[in-house]
Amino acid sequence: VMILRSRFLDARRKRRNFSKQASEILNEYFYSHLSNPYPSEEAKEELAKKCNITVSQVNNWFGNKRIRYKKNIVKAQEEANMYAAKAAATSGM
Amino acid sequence: RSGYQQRIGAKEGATLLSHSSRTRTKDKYRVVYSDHQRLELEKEFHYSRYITIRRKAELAQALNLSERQVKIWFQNRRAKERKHMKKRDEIIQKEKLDAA
DNA sequence: TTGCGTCGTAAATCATAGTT
DNA sequence: GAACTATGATTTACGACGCA
Repeated sequence: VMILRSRFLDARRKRRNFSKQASEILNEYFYSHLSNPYPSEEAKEELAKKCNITVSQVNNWFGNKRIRYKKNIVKAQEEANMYAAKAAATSGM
Repeated sequence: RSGYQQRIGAKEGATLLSHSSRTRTKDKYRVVYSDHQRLELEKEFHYSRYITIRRKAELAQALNLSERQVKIWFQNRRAKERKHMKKRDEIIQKEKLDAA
């Protein structure tokens, strides 16, 4: 019944990437607040307005950005550690 | 109620990286519910947005979920509804472009 | 004190757009 | 155009705090 209703209405997931300009604004905010990349409700509303997207989309963007930024750092660090250990072992021989 | 005190003042990187100690006693960070579980929960929600103690126990039993999971599912479902409402009238207010 | 409510979020996952 | 990657949205599960 409503079984395919989710699959069909979930087509809200039709998305378009944000404009290059909007991404620029969001990234500028994110990287200039790296120590605490959690915009206040007011800041979110302002960003939404400037980017011409909804506040929910701003929330989604920051949520995704924070976790992906963190994942990249962790991944790069693990890779660095792996090669550092490998180099240490090699020079030790 | 904006921003968590615990994060304020954290050093760069530390903010994002420190929260790794999140408890999560579950084996998996989160499980994906089956279509059947979702459908039944959705049916119950359609009947009433707030589940009773009794129905919660019955549903949890029937769907093989804990009562906590059912409770949280309803909380999340209501949050989703509020989010959609907010988004809807945010878009309506955006039709203020009549000025332009 | 218990217990469920909301709010804001992390992390995983999903679905599709963009790239190679 | 199939495979792969990037990205926006949705789904579980909490921590923090509120209120009865």
